[in-house]
Amino acid sequence: MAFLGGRGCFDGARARRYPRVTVTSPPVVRFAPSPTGYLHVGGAHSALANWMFARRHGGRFLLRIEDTDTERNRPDLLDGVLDMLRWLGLDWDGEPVHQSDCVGDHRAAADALLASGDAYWCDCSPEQVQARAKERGGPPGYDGHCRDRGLAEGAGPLRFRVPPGTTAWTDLVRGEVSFDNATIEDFVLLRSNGTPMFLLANAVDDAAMGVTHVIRGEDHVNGTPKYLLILRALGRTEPTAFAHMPLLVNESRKKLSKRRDDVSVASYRDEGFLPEAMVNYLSLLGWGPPDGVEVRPIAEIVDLYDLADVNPSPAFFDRKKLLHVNGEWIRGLALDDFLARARPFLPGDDAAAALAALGPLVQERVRLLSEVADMVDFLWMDEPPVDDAAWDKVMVRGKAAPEMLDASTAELTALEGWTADGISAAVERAAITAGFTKPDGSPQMAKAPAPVRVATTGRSVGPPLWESLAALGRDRTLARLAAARVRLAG
RNA sequence: GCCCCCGUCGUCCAGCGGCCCAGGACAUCGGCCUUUCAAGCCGGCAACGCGGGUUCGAAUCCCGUCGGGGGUGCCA
Repeated sequence: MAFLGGRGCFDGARARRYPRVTVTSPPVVRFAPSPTGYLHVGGAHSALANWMFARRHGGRFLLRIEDTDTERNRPDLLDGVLDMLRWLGLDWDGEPVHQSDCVGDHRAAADALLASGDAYWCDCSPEQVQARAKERGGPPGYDGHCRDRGLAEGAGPLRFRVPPGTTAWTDLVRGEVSFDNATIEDFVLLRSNGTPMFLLANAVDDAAMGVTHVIRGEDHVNGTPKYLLILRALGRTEPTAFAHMPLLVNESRKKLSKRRDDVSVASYRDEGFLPEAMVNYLSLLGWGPPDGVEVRPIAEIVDLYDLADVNPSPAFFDRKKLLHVNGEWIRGLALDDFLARARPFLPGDDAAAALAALGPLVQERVRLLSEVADMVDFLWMDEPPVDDAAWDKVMVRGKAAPEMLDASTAELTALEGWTADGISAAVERAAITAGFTKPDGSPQMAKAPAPVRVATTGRSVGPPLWESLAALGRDRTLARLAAARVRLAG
């Protein structure tokens, strides 16, 4: 059978949780997305596992586009997926294989199975199958009705004749998994219209592509015995290794769903998550580095990551921790790199210049690139928005706001030069004038600058004030202090 | 219903028979630092689902039980 190729190369060795994964010849793995237009974080998780495995063992990471039954083979939808893989840095080897180009192989495999007696034609409609199951009272599913009827190709589907016995494999992350074949119904290989079903196409394509290790989500465990049965019936003798990764779940421990969860990798990118952080965090779901150092380059993780160490239980996709990891990565960026990456999240050159003026001070205060704009908007906007809560708290209910604004205006007007240090000293003097003093007469700087900050930036939090005002300039600083004073009086 | 998988702090991991009255990280709480906010540092709270075994000794092995999830399409 020409379409069956590839070589097996899984060897168990060294007791660990399960045999540590060793590879004796270059492995071939694949990620098989459907062209849905977006990459799901769960998909990214298993794509990453495949990619890391290939890179770690010097193998090949292939892509196969499962586009057989999808509405249309729309290139734009595929691009959405490929773009995200590129963004994450998961580069694949060779050109992606389109499953739709392989239907000939699928048919050939079906023919072979029919010829060997491992498949047979059926003429039961789904309704009939269902009706009989209901009547039987037992489990739903096909009952083998047409097994021995010797039907010729007709209006019905081609079914696989599941043999008696058990089907088992040693899963790289789960250990021994076995199924009693009696619990597996005679599943459909070819639809009534002659098109191949996922299971057949999947198994045949993997064999044709020489896939040695199938690494995918746990939701595929149940399909594995069928996959194995098909390949065995087709005479493939090379063993395929399997690794079923833990599912990514939401707060209610349910598989992440497009409907109710944020699952699109693109949406995380658009929020300002760094691809390095994304991939770093994803690697931490189901696995942990032996030395406990969680935030680190993916290259290091590739060297440390072993499928035998993957925890098989479902993992909660924790946005809070992702944010933390992202913050670490942002702070670790070189300044120029940080500015460049933040640029797309800023509205224009003025904003970019504003960010550049306070670069490092902003960099260590954001966890998302999308947060930078709000931190420097007071620098490039003529009239930055005033946070009502901040105004109310500091200006209205806070103490001595008018006095502080007046004193600051006087000190800053008289200030020689316009530097952060000078501004700092000026505001300290203003604090004393305005009555913000500690028992020992020193200025109470924890509170005093608040009115100045709200007046000039519109917010109660932000980058350090002295540097902010230095960047703002004397004229604009004084103008805003005056405007705030007017608003306060009014 | 049937099949399969899973079960250590709220969460993600460590733990592979004694080093564990369980360790790290995130979150959370408190403190320090401090011009706000972050960052950083210090400290606190917090878990082996339950029941039986095996063993001198079990979070670690076995059985059961309970709980959770996944799969049960002529979708992929």
